[in-house]
Amino acid sequence: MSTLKEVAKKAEVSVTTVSRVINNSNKVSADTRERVQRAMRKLEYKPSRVAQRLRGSKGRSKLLGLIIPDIQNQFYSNIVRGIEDVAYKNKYAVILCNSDENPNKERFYLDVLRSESVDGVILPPIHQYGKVLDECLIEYGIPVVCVDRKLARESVDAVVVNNHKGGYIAVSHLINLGHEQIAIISSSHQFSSFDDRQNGYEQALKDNKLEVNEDLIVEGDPRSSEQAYKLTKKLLEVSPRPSAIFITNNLMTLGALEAINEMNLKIPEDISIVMYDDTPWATAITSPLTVISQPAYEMGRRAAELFLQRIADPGRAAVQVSLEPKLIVRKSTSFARDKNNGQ
Amino acid sequence: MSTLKEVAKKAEVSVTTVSRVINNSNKVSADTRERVQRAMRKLEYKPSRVAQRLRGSKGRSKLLGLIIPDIQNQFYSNIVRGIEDVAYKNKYAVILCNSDENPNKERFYLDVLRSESVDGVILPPIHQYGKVLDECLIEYGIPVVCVDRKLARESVDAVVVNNHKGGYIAVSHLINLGHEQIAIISSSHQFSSFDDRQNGYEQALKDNKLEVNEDLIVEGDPRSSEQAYKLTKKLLEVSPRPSAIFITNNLMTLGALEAINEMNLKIPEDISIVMYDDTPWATAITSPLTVISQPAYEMGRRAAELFLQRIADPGRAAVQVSLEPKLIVRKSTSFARDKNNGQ
DNA sequence: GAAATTAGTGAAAACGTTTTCATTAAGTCA
DNA sequence: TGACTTAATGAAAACGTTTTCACTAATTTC
Repeated sequence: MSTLKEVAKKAEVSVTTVSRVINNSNKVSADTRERVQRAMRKLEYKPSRVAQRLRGSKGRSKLLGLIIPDIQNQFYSNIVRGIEDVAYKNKYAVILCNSDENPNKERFYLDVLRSESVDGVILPPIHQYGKVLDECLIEYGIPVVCVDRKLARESVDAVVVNNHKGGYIAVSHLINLGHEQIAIISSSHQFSSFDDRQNGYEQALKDNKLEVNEDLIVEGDPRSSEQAYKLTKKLLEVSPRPSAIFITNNLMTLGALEAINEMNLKIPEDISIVMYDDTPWATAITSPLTVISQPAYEMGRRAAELFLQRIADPGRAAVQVSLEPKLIVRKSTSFARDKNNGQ
Repeated sequence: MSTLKEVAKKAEVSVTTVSRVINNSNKVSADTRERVQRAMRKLEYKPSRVAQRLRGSKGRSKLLGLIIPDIQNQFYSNIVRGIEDVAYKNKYAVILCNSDENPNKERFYLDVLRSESVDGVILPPIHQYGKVLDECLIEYGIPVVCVDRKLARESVDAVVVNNHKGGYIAVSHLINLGHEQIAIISSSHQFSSFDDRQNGYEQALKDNKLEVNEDLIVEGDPRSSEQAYKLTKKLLEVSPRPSAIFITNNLMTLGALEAINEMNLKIPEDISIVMYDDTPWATAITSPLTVISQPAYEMGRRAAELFLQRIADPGRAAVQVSLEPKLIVRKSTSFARDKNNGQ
């Protein structure tokens, strides 16, 4: 692996000059530049990004840290892809980490990323009130962009979808179809996104003078379809049985579908379903799912762009981007049965 | 961010000594070690992985490169997850790159990864005969582990599933059900995996004295469900219409399903389907899919372990691990109609 | 009891860059 | 013409580690 020194020797200039042509500083004459470039080509020289990162100043190491809950979740892999595409266009490499919603893992990776001198970190923060981001990154001047979830304070860049609205339109759709017993499979309030979706759910009920029934609100680990399976079984035993379920992410929906199938309930005849997230398989199942579609790829793209802007202008004010979710009506939701016919 | 120097000062020892306790060299007395560790804790010292990588010797930088065709493909995200879990346990960070099956992108990322001084690279090589891996990595002594696909030569570690067998059992299953007009949606021969699956397909036909009909063999971009959609339409217009299709990956299957739905054909009554890959949604669709299941996560795990072994013993002979695919019969395959009743 | 080994430590070089500072030559100003 | 800027270049320091080498004191070996 050839080095700057070797190139300098071959081109008969100093390493400083070679460095200058690499970073195309203007302070170098046309013909020395030419000579140096020829030498670089001859030696197949590629600068060491490691050395560049060690010596170079903040924000130029072309390395981006990315911590997500689980790459196996289609929703997150879409976000990742959006980020990665922008990164590639700007010659950034991406370090990917899976947090599994585990704060210890998140902490570990935050430390690693700092230690790797990344130019910045994009992540859906696990705790909206936590201070781990400050301790590990912000105090050291490392830019952070939140994606999908945001922090309680607004001093950190974030791009999210309007989760409150997402929950609201999902449930409004069900209410418009005549449903009154609407259950929700939600998740911990520590996640801003689930918190917001659930608030949207409750708001829609209230706005339509429907009672918020605690029995119909369950919370599970968003990464566990098994747990969603159990929670769904529990929900379906509530009397009177809910006529619709709003499930707040795709993974939990898989578990819910399993439970519903197992109990031989028909979608949408016996029970209507709205899933949060659109997925490739949502249209391929028995009753194609009515979903709240989130622009996941777009969200990733925007987050990466926010990051680049932050690098370009570290002083700019934090911005909160909110994208719009969209209701896509398919076949998993239908009019509520007349209550008298209900079992 | 505190440095070695600061720790050394605080602990009143040389930087050398501090370095030694970090890398727990045994050559340091119990009480100086204690003193140094206390200083590190006080200063919240975290070594710079960048500096470590620059100075340190090969294979200790705890950084692993990973190039995959597309993280949005469930199959690959499973592999990635397997790799990442092993990496995490061993305190490795992972740089993730999407090649999009584009050799230029692959090349770019290989250069980046070398430039980042990764300890090694795991990837499904795009070309089984290419020499880009040699030029970018192997010549520089950077370990490579192939996953999912392998190189033509066996001098590089690889972990794959037995794709020939996968194709063979898929088609044998169809033949056993009485199918004779069996189509395949395959992909370019440059990919060892698709090549092998197709060979398995042809072998199964031959072993059962069935003719290999070129009209029933189509090849598409494995990343494009749209293309698979078109190819499927074409296949379904062949006369006599094939009674079964073997689709060699999950993404292409989505396109195929769309085409089949659009033509109002019933699975499995009108056409039987076997998909390569098991996916979370395979069981959730109208007729749960009969699939060839690949141990993707396991494959990732094994690849990462192979990598670690290579780091531990750079001299060991290359190994080729072959995992077994499994036929999972569900509802998308059934007995072929009597030919006389066929259209 | 002298020689050889070992344990414990530190100074300085090295890794491959970028940055700072200095220097020279050439051009500009008035 | 002399003072001043500008363009082009290089020497050396710096980044934060690990590694090599050297040194001292203590221990072991014969």
